[in-house]
Amino acid sequence: MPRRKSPVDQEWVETHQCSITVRLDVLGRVPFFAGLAPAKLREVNALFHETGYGPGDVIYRAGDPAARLYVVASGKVKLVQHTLAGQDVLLEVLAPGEAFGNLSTLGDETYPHTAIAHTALCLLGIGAEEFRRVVAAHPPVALAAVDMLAERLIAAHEQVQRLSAGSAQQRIAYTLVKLAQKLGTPRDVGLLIQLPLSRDELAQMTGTTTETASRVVSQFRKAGLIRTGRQWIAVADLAGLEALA
Amino acid sequence: MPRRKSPVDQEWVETHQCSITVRLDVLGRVPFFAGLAPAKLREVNALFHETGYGPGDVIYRAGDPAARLYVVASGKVKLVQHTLAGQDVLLEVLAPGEAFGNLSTLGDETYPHTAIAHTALCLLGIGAEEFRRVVAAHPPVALAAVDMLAERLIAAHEQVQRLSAGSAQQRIAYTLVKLAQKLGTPRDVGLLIQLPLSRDELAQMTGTTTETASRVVSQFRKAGLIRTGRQWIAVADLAGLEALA
DNA sequence: CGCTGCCTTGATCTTCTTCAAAACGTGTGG
DNA sequence: CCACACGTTTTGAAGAAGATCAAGGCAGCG
Repeated sequence: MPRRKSPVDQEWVETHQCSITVRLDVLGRVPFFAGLAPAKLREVNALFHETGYGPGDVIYRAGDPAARLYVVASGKVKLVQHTLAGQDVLLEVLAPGEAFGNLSTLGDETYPHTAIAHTALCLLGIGAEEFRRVVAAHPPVALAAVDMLAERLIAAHEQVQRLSAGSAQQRIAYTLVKLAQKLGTPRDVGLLIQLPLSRDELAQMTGTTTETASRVVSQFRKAGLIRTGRQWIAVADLAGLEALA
Repeated sequence: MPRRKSPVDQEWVETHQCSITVRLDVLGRVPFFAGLAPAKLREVNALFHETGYGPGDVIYRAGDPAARLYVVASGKVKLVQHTLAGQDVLLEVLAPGEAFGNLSTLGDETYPHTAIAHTALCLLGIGAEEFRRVVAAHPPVALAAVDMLAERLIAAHEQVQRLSAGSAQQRIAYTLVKLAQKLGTPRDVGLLIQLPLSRDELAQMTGTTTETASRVVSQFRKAGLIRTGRQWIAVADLAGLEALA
């Protein structure tokens, strides 16, 4: 029996397969299809195919032809952009119900970033062409897609602002707050961020180096704002962190 | 008669009003409505109202209720985000045919950024509610909106990557290349960026200070990559700049 | 028990910001 | 047409924030 110390839950330890009931449940929760009648939903569901991935698996690479749209059924996905200098920038972490891949309805494009399974994972995929037909046939789906993209654009602009104008400390505090709000679950140690999160990845999210991330995290820990361990962080004082960000 | 030295064209010097012919012409060129039949286009056109602005005028402020969607008919708009520390971050510069404001189809939200007339300007506006109806009635419009947002999101992610991983020099070179490609017109001095562009604004676009922007611009000028003056920059060696970015 | 990554901490160095002041270009009013 | 006044641009020097280089410590896992 493997001894696990990390408080972060391990998702889908044994199986990466999604049962059919999970599929309908997930699709129903996706903002895209929330407004659809059950019959329509079952129809749309038939167009999706499911795929399992292990932690670290590459779903697609930047530059690959953008053939599909994906919806996260379970697990977490990270979208990464590689620089010529070899360092990685972590753009987004996606939780179940969120979509990524080719949302554009035009053809012949390539993915602008790389998608990697952050945890064990189950994805629902649909071809870009089929998705285009779904959107054309169901106007509410298009509206939902617009809303989702508009929200992501606002978040990206927020990130641009933080990177332009904030200190490393502020960016890390802000990122931890956002992660805790999105993925946090209450534990005795505080709001535990349900994600294997190394100092290196935190650095990639905030535009700094591993060393700086480590220093700032240590500082926050000493100030009692967070609890930390190997690959995990829990937020003990959310208001305190927000004040710094 | 005021003598003008800047090589940048002055748009709409006298009138900020758009004639009705210009309106149809502009709406027809907007990706949103490009696929619409002329009759439908005239119908949609009737829902828009036009407004003129002078340079520096505020179109809306961050936090205002997000009531409208705007399309640039003539002139340039800049989207700005203010920080608590008082500095501004310039998120995007929009040219004729581009849309901004509330693209979301949900109600009761607020603008996440401030929109300012960068030059004299003519805008076409439509209420969020009316726009929602247009989108619901014309699926191609929704598809176009998705495409536009997807493209802007990719650009924003690119910006995040540059801010996270690049030097000030690289970011400024990249920004100048992008501006030249988007707004450049061939002149004897090279590709002139059709935009009153101060060092300060360039700094706000690239996440640095006025002084650093000035130093880098001077360096590029001495290297023969660009020509500069007060409030304007022309790119003389696009390939050279791209190599730096 | 020891190996492999991850995390931490220190010292040094580079980049960029900050503060300050001078030079310049542009449009204005004489 | 010229000189003045304003905002922009430039340049210098000092300082801070963070990157880089280097080494040691610790936890998890076989």
